[in-house]
Amino acid sequence: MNSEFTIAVHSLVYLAYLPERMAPSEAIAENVSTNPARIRKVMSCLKRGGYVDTREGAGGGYRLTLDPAIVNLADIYRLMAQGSVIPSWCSGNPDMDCVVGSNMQEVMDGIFCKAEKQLEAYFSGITISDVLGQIKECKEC
Amino acid sequence: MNSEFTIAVHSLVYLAYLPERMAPSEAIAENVSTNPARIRKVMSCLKRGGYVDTREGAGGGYRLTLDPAIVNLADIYRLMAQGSVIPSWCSGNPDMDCVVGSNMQEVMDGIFCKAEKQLEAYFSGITISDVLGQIKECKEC
DNA sequence: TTGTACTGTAATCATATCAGTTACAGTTGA
DNA sequence: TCAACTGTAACTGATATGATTACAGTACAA
Repeated sequence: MNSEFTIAVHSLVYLAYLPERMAPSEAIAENVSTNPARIRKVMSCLKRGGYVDTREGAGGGYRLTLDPAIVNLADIYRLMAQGSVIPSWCSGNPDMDCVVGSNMQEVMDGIFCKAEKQLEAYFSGITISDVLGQIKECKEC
Repeated sequence: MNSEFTIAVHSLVYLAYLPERMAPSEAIAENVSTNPARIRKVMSCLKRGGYVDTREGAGGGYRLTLDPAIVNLADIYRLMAQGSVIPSWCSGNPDMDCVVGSNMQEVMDGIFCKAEKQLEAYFSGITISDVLGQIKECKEC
């Protein structure tokens, strides 16, 4: 799995946690434990997806635009890490004589695509609010 | 996803397809479209898992030991690629003051572990025979 | 018993991907 | 107009991936 997915989720949860729902890349980077440039790259995607707004200039940063209760992890997964389940390497070769060697790519592709769908379905049941809720539960332990 | 998983599945399907259910690494490598050393490495794992036997010496190779109808992809996944869903990179830091930053690792870990379970559950519904069956269907198209 | 055909495994190399870092142009609000 | 931001690209080092080569060990067949 792509780590940018984790960063995106973490950033959104962090923004949802803040009273003003707004923070500059440096504050987010510190919370996520990475560098501001990486955060800005991830947030650019989230902005294109409509999940956050940006305000440049002093006192600016990234602001959550949507209700954390309606944004689910499948949305973020599709945006940041779609296809993570499917391996880049393909076995077999369609031009081969053997039935197995020539059709394996297609069959495995079908299997992995369904796996991907399953994963998305699972992620669609978890919202940013849910993640924040789980974090608050940790606090009490 | 680890490509060794794909190689393992392909190899088992190929063996199941052959009347003698046996082939040397070179024949498998050709069918999979990779080199024999890589096949031998994967087959070593499958041997340790009890899925294949080896016979060294002339006329030897790898032989399927189990009924392809009872070997499912979850077995192979656990053997070859367990943990593929979980990213190697972790966000946040448990020593942090912020509730979000300090607990994100644990929460995301829980989410990814469940995702992994889901994936295994999906794979457990597909056997080597099923894959071979799908390949034979391709033939007819 | 000897040679051949295999497995098992490690070493090496080239390439790709990943994450961190630095830099700088562009933008905006005080 | 200046300071604080974003957006993006270039560069670096680390790690992962897959191909290739090599060679010791093993078993079967002649």
